[in-house]
Amino acid sequence: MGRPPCCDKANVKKGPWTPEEDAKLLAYTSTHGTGNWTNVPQRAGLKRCGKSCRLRYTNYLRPNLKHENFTQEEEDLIVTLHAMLGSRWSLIANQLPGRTDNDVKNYWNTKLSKKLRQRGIDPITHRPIADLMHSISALAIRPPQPAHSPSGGSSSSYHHAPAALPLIHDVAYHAAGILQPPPQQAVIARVDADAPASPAADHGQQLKWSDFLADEAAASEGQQVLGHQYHHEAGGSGVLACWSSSVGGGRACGDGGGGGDDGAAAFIDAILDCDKETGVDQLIAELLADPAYYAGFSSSSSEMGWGC
DNA sequence: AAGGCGGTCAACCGCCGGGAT
DNA sequence: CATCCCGGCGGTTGACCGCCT
Repeated sequence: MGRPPCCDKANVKKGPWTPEEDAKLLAYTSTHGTGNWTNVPQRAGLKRCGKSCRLRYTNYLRPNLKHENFTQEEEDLIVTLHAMLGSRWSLIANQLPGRTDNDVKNYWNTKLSKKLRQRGIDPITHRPIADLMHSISALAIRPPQPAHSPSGGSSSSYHHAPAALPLIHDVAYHAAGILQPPPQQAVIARVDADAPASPAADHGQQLKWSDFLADEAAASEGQQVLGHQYHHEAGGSGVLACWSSSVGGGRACGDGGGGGDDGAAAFIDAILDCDKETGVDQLIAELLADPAYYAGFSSSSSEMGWGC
């Protein structure tokens, strides 16, 4: 027995919203706020599903939304965050004031992913397509590797890519002279709710997204839990100092959202602050703009001692 | 001028997590 | 503890628009 529908679909209007409907919804939300969306259509006099009202409000009618084109800075930030977070559009949108997850998702799907492909980089893995093809062909002639899953399965939609194919972020951090090269590399590359978020995964001590959320309160008290974890794994570096100051310093989180969003925002803020303080954000921008990164990646990565 | 085509974006769908009961 | 229900999320769809032939 499935979940009952949230509204009577037979009596619910679908499709584009009319100005009259917008006006009704705005009038209602401005006086009553946005509490129970299920009741909003009825109370606002709309023949819409509550879900549709919520979507219309959050994506279009909500105050302080930006409707103009994305700036270069926003574009760079989306690419950087996507490289770290994958398609967690709501988290990415949280870092872009006035933008919705739908905005970011559409912009990525229609513009940014194509732009990356044109530059020869795979928009999913953020790795040069040439190297991916190389990896695929290598896999084709090798017996399958045993699954590397220390914690026994994960719902992650991301994959731990071969160490020889560093993410943009990896390259930038390494180029900044912050980190040691693999296999002991300690980079902030990609996080997931379940999957290990750091190379610490290979050493039995895993940093998880949920850990960050759980540790947030402790971190704000100056315990610098995350900093300790990273310090433990990487033996101290600029990154760690940055993590300690950003995370452990109890800085303000995001734009005032509540609950888990604070943890998410703090997590991303910490990464971005770290990037800024270390100049990695600039390096990422330069890498993205540099054709040599895409064309000659193999040689440059081998120069860095990562080998392929 | 008109039809085809691709790009854009608003909106929908289904799933999931978590709070309430 | 189990179930219900709501809000949120990401993937996908389809209408609309402008450009090209």
